[in-house]
Amino acid sequence: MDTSVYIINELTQGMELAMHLKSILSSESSPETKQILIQEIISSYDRAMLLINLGDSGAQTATLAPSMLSQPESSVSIDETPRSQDFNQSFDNQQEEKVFTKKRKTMPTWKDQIRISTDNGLEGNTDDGHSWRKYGQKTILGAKFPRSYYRCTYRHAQNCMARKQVQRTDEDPTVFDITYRGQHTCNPSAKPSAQRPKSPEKHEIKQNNLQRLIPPKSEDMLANLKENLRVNTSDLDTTVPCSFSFPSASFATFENYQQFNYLQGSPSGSNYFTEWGNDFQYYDDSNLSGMISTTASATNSPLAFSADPKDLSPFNNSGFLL
DNA sequence: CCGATTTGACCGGG
DNA sequence: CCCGGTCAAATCGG
Repeated sequence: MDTSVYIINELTQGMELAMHLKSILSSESSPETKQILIQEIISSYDRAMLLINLGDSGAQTATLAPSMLSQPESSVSIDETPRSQDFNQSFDNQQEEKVFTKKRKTMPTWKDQIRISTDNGLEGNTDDGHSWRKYGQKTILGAKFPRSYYRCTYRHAQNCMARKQVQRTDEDPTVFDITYRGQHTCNPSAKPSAQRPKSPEKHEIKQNNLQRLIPPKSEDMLANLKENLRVNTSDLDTTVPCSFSFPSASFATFENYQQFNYLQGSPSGSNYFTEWGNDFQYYDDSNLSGMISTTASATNSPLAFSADPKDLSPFNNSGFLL
C-alpha cells in the first residue's frame, strides 16, 4: 500500500496548520492556542516522518486503520480560504511586535475558550500541562454544573497571573468548556528530564519591572499534549473559523511512534518541544481585544470513539471518526 | 506537617 | 441587589 498518500496528507495538514498559526500569531490568541497549533504541526510532521521511515516495508502500517492517520479532510477544514488580509498583515513579525508592545494596559483582556470532551467523562484529560490550583467554584445561572476557577500554582512564587475556568457543558457532561485568562509568566524552573540545562537561566526575574514580565519561556505542556487528543479548534471571532484535528490515533497505535516522537524530542538537541520563544506580550489593541475563542473537542482514546454515540456533539463538525 | 481543595464570605460591576 | 469572580478559613489528604 502506498503510504505516500498519508505522507502527503500529513504534510499538507502541517502546512495548513502552520498557515493558521501564522495568521493568529500576532493576534491575542492565547499561548495555549498557539502551542496547540504548534504541537499539531509538529505532530503532523512527525507522523509524516514516521511514515517515511517505515517506508513501504509497512506490513506494520497495515495494522493500523488507515483512517486513523489520514484525518478526513474535515480535520483541516480551513474552509473559507484563509483570508489573505490576515496573512499579509502578519508577516514581518519583528516589526509588528513593537506595535503591540507599545501600550500595555492592565491585564490582557483576552480569553481563549477551548472545549474539551473526554471519553470517560473524567476531567483528567483536560490537563494542559500547566499546574493549576483551584481557588473557587461557583454555580452559574443557567448552567447545570458549577464553574471552577483555577490559577497558576506559581502565582506567588513567580507572579504568574494565568487563570483558567472549567465548566462542564450542560448538554454533554463529558464535554468541558475551558477558558483561559491571563498570561503564563511562570518559568518551568524544574525540568527533570534532560532538557538542555541552559546556562545562565534566571529563574528570578525581578528586574523586569521596567519592561514587564515577559519571559514566559518554553512550556512543557507539550509533554502532556502528547496525550492522544483529538482537538478541533475553531476560531470564532475575527479570525478564521478553522478547525483542525489532533493527532490522536497515530500515537496510541504505534509504540514505535511514541519512541520516535520522544527520541526526537529531548536528547538530540533538536529543539523539538523547546523554545519557540516568542514572548507573547500583552497585546492590548482595544479594538481587537475582543475575545478569541477556540472550540476544541478532544477524545482521549482514539480507539474508543468509533463506538461512541455522543460523537454527534454539535461541534463535532466532521464525522472524523473512522 | 504542608500544600491543595472546599466552601461560604466578600466584593465590584452592571 | 444580583451575579460572577476571588479570598481565605476550614478541611482534606498524602
